[in-house]
Amino acid sequence: MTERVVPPDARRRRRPTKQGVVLSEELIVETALRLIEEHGAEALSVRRLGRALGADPSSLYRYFRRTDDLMLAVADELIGRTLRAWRPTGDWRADLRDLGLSMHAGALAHPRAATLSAYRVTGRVHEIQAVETILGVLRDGGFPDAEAVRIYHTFVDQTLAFGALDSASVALPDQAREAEAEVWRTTYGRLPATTHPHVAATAPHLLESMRHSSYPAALDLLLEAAEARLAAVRGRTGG
Amino acid sequence: MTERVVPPDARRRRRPTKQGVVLSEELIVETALRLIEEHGAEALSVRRLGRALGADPSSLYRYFRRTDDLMLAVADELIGRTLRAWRPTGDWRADLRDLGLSMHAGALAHPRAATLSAYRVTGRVHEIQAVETILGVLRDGGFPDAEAVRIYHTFVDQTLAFGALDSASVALPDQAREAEAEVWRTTYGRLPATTHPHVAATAPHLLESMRHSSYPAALDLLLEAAEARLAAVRGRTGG
DNA sequence: CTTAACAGGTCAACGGTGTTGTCATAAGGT
DNA sequence: ACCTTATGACAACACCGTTGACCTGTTAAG
Repeated sequence: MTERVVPPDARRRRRPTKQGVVLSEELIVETALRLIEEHGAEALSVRRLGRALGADPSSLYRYFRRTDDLMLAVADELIGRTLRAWRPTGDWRADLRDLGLSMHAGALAHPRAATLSAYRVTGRVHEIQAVETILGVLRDGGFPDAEAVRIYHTFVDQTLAFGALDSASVALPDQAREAEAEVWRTTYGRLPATTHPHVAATAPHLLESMRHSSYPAALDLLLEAAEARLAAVRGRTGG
Repeated sequence: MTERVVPPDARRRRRPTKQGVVLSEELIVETALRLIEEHGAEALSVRRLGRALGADPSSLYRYFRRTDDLMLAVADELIGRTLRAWRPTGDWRADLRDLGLSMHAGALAHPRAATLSAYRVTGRVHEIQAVETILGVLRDGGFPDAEAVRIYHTFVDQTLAFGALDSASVALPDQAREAEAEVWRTTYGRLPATTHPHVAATAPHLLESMRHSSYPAALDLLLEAAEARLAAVRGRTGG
């Protein structure tokens, strides 16, 4: 039986498509990202990707067994790009804040990939590099191993979770997204104080707050609490 | 022009389908939830839902203009179910912790449905009730309006985001979930200290931590930081 | 009661989607 | 120069959401 997908190293024959394009895992991932960036997340389908590449859709299955695997590869490439653009300063709190915001922004830019990759472990090179980097920031910042791992875990999961959540909103059809804004304005903005006193009292704040992602706030709360714990640990060990 | 969707109150003629079922908004939502719980979120499509109901798929468009509207109705029903099981005590921190953990547990109990509802604003009764309730807990706890809204927003989003994230893991096919565990054990558990010193140094903690959800930790960090801010506010106003 | 209006169920079709079995051919090792 | 076979192409399958046209039972008015 011929294996459908051959690992990249084992690929020898580089047969061009009818339109003269030489396919590769890299080219496919790059083109997928370009498609997403140019025409939105919903523009990415196997068939469109094939068309954009100048290849039959079914050819892609020689490189990725399922669409899922393609998305994981896209996700890992995203992690890589985010990491490459990041410039650590040596201040753990500032560095983590910067990295978190970058990852979140990256997720929003590629909603479908973010949604898929949030709950998957790719085990690919860039992901591994990210784990090593973040753990390094925390341990170099003075966190003991157990605490460093705990903060790492919540930091990463929170970033991925918010990334996926906010991505999902972004990926909504325009019509639905406008409907949501309308709901906040008309429904929540007009609840009477008699039946819903708390919403009525805070309505202006509420409408303003709901226009943005709460990820930055969540990130700051996390970093604040982490710093408090670091101070506690240092106090105990007499640092 | 005949309106495609008639509001529930205006419905008079209850004509049964060919297979003898009398449709209604309620029946459709209930059946959708049943389908999701039994066969997963991806099993919910207009056509399958029609089949499960014993009706032509196009009939559903007499009740919901788009699939989206149906999803919102499903989401609100879920919020209602979760909220009904919660018992507040009057201590804001304990109550929020309890509510957060309940919502998270509820999400895990209905993984496929949770994934659907996490990122939508329904503007329906149960959701409104939830907003009012949580804001009440915070304001009664002493938070000024702006701060209450900020904490509310991060609390809700964090809970929904982690609920969706952890649900997605739970909903993975067994094969895929085992593969992920394998990646942690073999790939991350065996990285050499020469190339990945931080991962190698913390590997035991890492493998242990990754077995559980980080939501409780994230929630505690959030509540801790919130309490610190409340104390700061009270100090300023001389409470 | 009869009857006419029309809400609401049905049918068929459109243009999309992911995926797979089969075939053909050019690349590359021998 | 030949043979193997990797890899691209094709066609088909089973889905999907949505819509316009049609049909029919229910119901309210006369």
